[in-house]
Amino acid sequence: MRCRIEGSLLSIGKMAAMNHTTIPTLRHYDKLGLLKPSHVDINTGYRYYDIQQNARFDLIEYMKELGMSLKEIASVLDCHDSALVETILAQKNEQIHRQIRGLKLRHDAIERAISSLERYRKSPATGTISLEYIDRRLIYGIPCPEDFYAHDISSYERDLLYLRHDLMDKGIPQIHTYSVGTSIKKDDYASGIFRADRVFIFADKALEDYHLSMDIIDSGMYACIYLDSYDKEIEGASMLLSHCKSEGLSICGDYICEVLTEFNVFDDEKRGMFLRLQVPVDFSRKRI
Amino acid sequence: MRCRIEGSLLSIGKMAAMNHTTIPTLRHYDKLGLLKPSHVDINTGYRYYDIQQNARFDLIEYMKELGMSLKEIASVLDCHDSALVETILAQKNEQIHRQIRGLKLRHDAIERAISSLERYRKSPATGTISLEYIDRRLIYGIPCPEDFYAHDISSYERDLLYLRHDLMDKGIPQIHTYSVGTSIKKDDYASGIFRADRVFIFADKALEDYHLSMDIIDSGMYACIYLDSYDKEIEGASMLLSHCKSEGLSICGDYICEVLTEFNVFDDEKRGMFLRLQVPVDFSRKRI
DNA sequence: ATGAAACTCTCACCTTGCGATAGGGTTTTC
DNA sequence: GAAAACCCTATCGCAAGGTGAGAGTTTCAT
Repeated sequence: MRCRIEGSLLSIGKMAAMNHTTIPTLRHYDKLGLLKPSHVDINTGYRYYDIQQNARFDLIEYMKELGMSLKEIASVLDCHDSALVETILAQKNEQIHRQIRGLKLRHDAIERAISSLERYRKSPATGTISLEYIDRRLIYGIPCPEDFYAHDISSYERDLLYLRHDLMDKGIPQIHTYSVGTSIKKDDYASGIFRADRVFIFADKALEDYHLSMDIIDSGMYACIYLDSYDKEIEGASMLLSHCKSEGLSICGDYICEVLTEFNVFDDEKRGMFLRLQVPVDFSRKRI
Repeated sequence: MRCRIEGSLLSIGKMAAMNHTTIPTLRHYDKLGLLKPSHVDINTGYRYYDIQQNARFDLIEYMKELGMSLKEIASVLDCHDSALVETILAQKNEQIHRQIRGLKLRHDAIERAISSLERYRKSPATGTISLEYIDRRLIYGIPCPEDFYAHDISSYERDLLYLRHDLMDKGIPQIHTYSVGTSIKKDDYASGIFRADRVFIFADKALEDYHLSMDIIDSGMYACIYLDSYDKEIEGASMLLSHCKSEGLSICGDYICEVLTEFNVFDDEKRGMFLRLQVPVDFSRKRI
C-alpha cells in the first residue's frame, strides 16, 4: 500500500464489480479518455478510482443506452455542450426509426422465405402436372431486352440484371427477396413459339410505396407443371402445352414461369430454381 | 489477353459493376470462399467470373438481406442443407423481434432524454421557489441502507448502487435511463431532521412487465425549489422548509428530491444534477 | 507498335467495443 | 514469508469490408 491519498479509492477490479462492468471495459474507457482514474500510481501504473466517478460511469452508460457511440460520448463530455447532446439525440431518433423500418422489412422477407421453403418441401415431384386455382397477383417487370430462350443462359442473366438495375434505380430495398417470373405471350405459347416476353417480380404491399406501374395477373384456373431446374424449362413448357391440347384445355392468357424458391443450396454454380410453369385455362361458366 | 477459355468471362470490376457491389467485396467473398471466381489466371492472379455466377451472388445478397452473417451463409452454402436455412431463419426471426423491442425501448428512452433536456432549458433559475401541481407518479425503490445526509457523498453513491444492483438482478434493461429520486419521511422533514428514507427511480409503463412492487406518489400541490447541484440539497431543503412555515403551508407528505436531469455535461468529476426538491402541501377543500 | 489510361494484384492497416490471452509485476491475506 | 489474488502493458481477434501503397496487366487510341 503505497499511495492512499483520500479515504476511499477503488482498485479497477472493485470499480468494475461495483458497476457491473469488466476490467477491460474500464481500461478501454481510460485509453479513450472517457473515464480516467482519479489517481494512477506512477510506479506501478495501477489505476485507482474515486467512488464519485461512478457518476461519470453512469453517464457514459446512460448515453450508451441511448445508442451513442463512445466517440460521440467523448465529444459530448469534452465539449460540455448540451446542445450537442440534443442534436445527437435527434439524429439517433431518426436512425432508430430507419432501423425499425428496416427490421420490419427484413422480418417480412424472412417470413416469405420460410413459407417459400415450406412450400418447396410440400411441393409435388418434378414433372408433376396439376390444375390449380391461383389467386390474383401483382407484378412489376420490364419487357425482355433479349429473348433468352433463343440464346444461352447468360442472356437470361442479363435480362434479370436489367430488371434489378431498374429496381435499384427506383430505390427499392431488398430486391433479392422478391421472387422472379418470366412470361410468354399467350398466342406465342399456344403456337409453340417460346419467345420471352417479360421478366418481372411478384410484388407485395411493401412495394406500393414506390409508385411502380404494376400489372395484374388475374386469378383463375391454371394448368401447372413443377420443375426443379431452369434447364428443363423448355421441355416442361412443351409438356404443359401438349397436356393442354390433349386434355382440350383452352389457353386463355400468358404463360408464366414462376420461381417458387431460389434457395439453391443444391447446385453450386448454376441458378438452381424450383419452378412452377403455368398457363391459365378457361373454365368460365357462361353467364346467362 | 492470355486466357480466354469460355465466351464471356467478366473481370472483377465488371462483375462488381454488374451486381452493384464493389471490388473489395468480391475479393472478400473470394477469400471467405463464398464466391470463388470461375477462373483465376495463374500468372497474374486476375479473377475472372462467369456470368452464371450472378446466381450465386444473388443468393448471397438474398441471405444477407435476411440478416444472415457471411459465416452463416458460408455454412449453408457448404452444407447444401435447406433444413439448416430454416433453422437459421427461425432464429433470425426471434432475433429481429428482440432487436425491435430493444429499439423501441431505446426510442422511448431518447424521447425521455430529449424532453428532460428541454425541461432543463426551460426550468427556472436555481433557488427559485414555486408551487406546482404534480401528477401522480409511480416509483420503485429501496430503503436507504445508509443515511447519506449524515455522511459524505460516497454513501449516496453506495445507496444508489444498491438500487442499481437490485434493478439489474431483476433483469431490467436500460436502468440508467430512469431518473432517480430520494425521499425523507414527512415527520422527519417537518421537524427539520434530514434523514434519508428511500432511494428510488421514477417508473413508467415499460417497467410494469417486471412485477415490481411499485409505490404511488399521489398527485397534488407541491412546494418546490430548483437547484443545479447536489451539494446544495440540504441548504435548499432548509429553505423550502422555512418557506413552507413562513407561508403557512401545511406539509402533508414525504419530501422528495427529484433528479430532473443527470446530463452532467458541466462538471466533470462529480454527479452534477438538476434537482427539484419538493414537498406536498395541503390545499384540499373540505368536502361537505 | 507503342504509350497512356484504366484496370488489377497483394499486403496491410482502419473502423467498434471490447474479450482473450501472454508474460510479468504488485498487493493482500493467511 | 509465501501463496493467492490482483494488476500492468501489449497484442490479437471479431464483421464486413474501406482505403490506401506499390507494383504489375490489360485495353484503347494513336
